[in-house]
Amino acid sequence: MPRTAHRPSVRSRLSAAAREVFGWEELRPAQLGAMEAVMAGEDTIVVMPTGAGKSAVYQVPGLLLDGPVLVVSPLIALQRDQVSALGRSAGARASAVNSAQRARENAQTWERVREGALDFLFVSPEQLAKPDVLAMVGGAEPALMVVDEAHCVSSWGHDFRPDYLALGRVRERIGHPPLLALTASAAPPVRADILRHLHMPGAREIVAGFDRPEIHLEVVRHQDEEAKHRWVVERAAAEAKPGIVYAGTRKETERYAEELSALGFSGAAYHAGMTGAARSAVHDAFHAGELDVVVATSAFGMGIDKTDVRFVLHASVPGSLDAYYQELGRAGRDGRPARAILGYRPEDLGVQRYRASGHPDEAALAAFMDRVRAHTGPVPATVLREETGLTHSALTSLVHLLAEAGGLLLEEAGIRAVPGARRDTCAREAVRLAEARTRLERSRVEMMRGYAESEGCRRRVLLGYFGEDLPAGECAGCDNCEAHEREDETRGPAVLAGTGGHLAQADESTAPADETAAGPEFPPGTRVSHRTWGEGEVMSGEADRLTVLFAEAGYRTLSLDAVREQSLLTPLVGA
DNA sequence: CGCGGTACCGGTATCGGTACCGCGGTGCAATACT
Repeated sequence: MPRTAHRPSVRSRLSAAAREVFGWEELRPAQLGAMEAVMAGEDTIVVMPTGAGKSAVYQVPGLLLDGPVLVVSPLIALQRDQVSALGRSAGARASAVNSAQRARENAQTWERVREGALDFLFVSPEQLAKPDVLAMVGGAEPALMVVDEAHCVSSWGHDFRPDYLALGRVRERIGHPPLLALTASAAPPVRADILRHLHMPGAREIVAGFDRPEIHLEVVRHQDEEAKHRWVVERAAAEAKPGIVYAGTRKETERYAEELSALGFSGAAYHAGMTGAARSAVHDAFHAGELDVVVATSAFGMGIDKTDVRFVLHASVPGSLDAYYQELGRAGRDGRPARAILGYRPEDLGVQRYRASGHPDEAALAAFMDRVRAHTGPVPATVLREETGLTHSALTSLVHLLAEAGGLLLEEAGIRAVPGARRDTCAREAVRLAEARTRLERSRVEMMRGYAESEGCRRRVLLGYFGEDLPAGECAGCDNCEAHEREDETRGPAVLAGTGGHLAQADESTAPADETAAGPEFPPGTRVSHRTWGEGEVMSGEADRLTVLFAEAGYRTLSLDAVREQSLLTPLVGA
């Protein structure tokens, strides 16, 4: 029984648990603030860069809360890491349930759940789609539900792992515990998407700074594919090791890995087409410091906990700055200098645009409704896949759109048409949803292009995308700022001679024009309204242009002259 | 959208150009086999 004579504050109880159980002497303000919100039962989304101690935000409260913490985790490997990390600290009892474990092991975990002998339970969203799992979790009356790597809701839920979109409903069915969403990279529209699908409107948002000053940013533009290919190999060979090369396709990862190996480096390819054993071998060797370079698709990433990665080199552009930031963030976690280098060909945006617009048309949606109706009961997705020949993600996307449009129901036994739903109305509504999504995704590709083609400070563009304003002259290192500095050195005033390290400060008056923020009337964060694009928020500005994120139209870049001359934007007050 | 691979063609070499087609990324869980 707790003694009530002296009741310490939540804050000091958190600090004590952090110290006594995990050995953490000090919690950062953002961590502590997030933990207090969690303890107060508030729905919270925490966006903190890699290495800032996100997991602690649920681990510490988990020890103090009255009931187990349910942690939804996207990868089994990640679950394993978290369980064993918690296992190393005495007072924390953690376990996972998944398909990689023996049935007996899972049964034992459920037994512990029933006995109330577990503080942390790790599962995938797919587990929570099963009624028996849901019942057992609900019976345990979790004190907190955590969605780790919450950007997966937005990036995977729509067309790859639809069970991510059901997590909001899951929460309601397990006794509506407070919800905590954690991620390292989520721009405002991604955060909005996460909050919408997790049914947590008005959640507390705790966003720590995105800047990773230890990572130098650089883009190298190429004309033709072959020249870019040679450059990638040479550059990867020349950089300090270890490093990661991200390629656009599986085939490319293997080519690059072979070529690097031929040059005498220890390199390995990594992609989802490899066997589990081969993937683990690469993963382990990289962590053990036995590999100079891993050449990977986007499959390589989450769960990589290697601190001394010195470079992340992209052989082709990712589809968004969210993805890019996520991937480059794997460099320099030890805080020592590292490099993020992007090999850019405008043509490479093609495949990303293709992926961004891979949404079905009205005829396809209507035909799909008919196909589902042709079955009397619920149809398993596998059957529909055979009948239509669609890929997994095309089918998932179709089903999800029609479900959201009110035409289909997702049941455990399969997919069923909503009785009485009008096929054409649903198809039209689904098209509207699909088009909105395509617009947003395409605008994200355009922002990626904006970063690659920017002549201003890259850090400013990157941080601006996430809604953070980097004051002029505070870039910790990017190719464009260095190029401007060099220009200034050659033509700059002689006064600068001898100022040594104070160059940046002395240089303020001659700073490149596009380093200064856009007109004072539209600082980042300003809510604005546009005649055709509706309401939006200013994300960042350069000297001559302004980037605005519109709720409906996605990211748009506007010429500041046009904005001023034609009064394109009206500031909204009180927002 | 852009690429790489393949088929085909012209007109006669085992090739060079062109046109067209298919493909491209993420993981869970459960099932069917050794």
